[in-house]
Amino acid sequence: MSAPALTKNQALVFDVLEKADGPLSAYTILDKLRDHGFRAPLQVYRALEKLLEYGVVHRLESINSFVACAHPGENCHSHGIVAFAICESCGQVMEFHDHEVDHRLMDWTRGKKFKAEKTTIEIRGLCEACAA
Amino acid sequence: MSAPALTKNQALVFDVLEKADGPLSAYTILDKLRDHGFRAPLQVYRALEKLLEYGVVHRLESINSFVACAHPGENCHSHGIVAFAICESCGQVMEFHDHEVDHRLMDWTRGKKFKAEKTTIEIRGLCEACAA
DNA sequence: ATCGCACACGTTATAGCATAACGCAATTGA
DNA sequence: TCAATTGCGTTATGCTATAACGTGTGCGAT
Repeated sequence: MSAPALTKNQALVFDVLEKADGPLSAYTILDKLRDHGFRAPLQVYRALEKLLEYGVVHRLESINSFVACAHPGENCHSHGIVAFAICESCGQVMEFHDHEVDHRLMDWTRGKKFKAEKTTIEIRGLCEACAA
Repeated sequence: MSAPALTKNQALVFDVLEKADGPLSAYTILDKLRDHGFRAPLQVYRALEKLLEYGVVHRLESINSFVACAHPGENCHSHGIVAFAICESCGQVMEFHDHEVDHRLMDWTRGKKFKAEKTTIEIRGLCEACAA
């Protein structure tokens, strides 16, 4: 599932996300790409779908937004569960991984015979700078 | 922040959620309450806002739905972070708490001086029955 | 008492997020 | 060559959530 060469649209969307300093909504991405010929939401969503699949972009469920993976080049899917801390003031997102958390959640799912497909961990709050 | 007496609308919304055997979207709740005089989404969202505040209802960010707390009577806010396992086939939701996970996440936020306000943990997949 | 305030409520309108369904073009591999 | 796959563009639609305005009710302070 490592990323193949990106198509034009996928590259444009990824580029916008990578250059942004925070998560963007699909419609914000659309607006930023109108000059490049984007006209409809589906063009964005279709590109995002692939980028998510390739593991180079993450979706932040709690704010309906998307962010480029913090580990360019690596395959993020191999790092275990991805967790995010999202500053509700400045919008900055920190991405991290904690294997102990992974283990605890996996222990729970094993105990319940629950087949986990996709796990979301998102901490919303204030980053150090904004909490001051 | 324990729950005061619920207003009429809040009680109606809570009742629908409690009797449901899975999470419901705000609009599904609205449809179930049309016979009781509900006409507009805001009536549902305003009630939900209070019920979330009182800790008797949870919001599932990854599926834009709401579910009654699994601990009737208790104040769920005092149990630490709430985690959910959501079956994508039958819709059933299991709610659980893991203090070790809480600790690990709190350690991380402390290290980053991040002031956590609200943490989401949602595992989507297949429950034992549906995975068979 | 009545004024001001807080709160719940009702309504209309609108904003924001996401996908269905159709058709076309390019690529690939049997 | 033909069928299957994939990406793309467009239109339309559906789902989720909130803004803005006004009404009524209860309640404490003056």
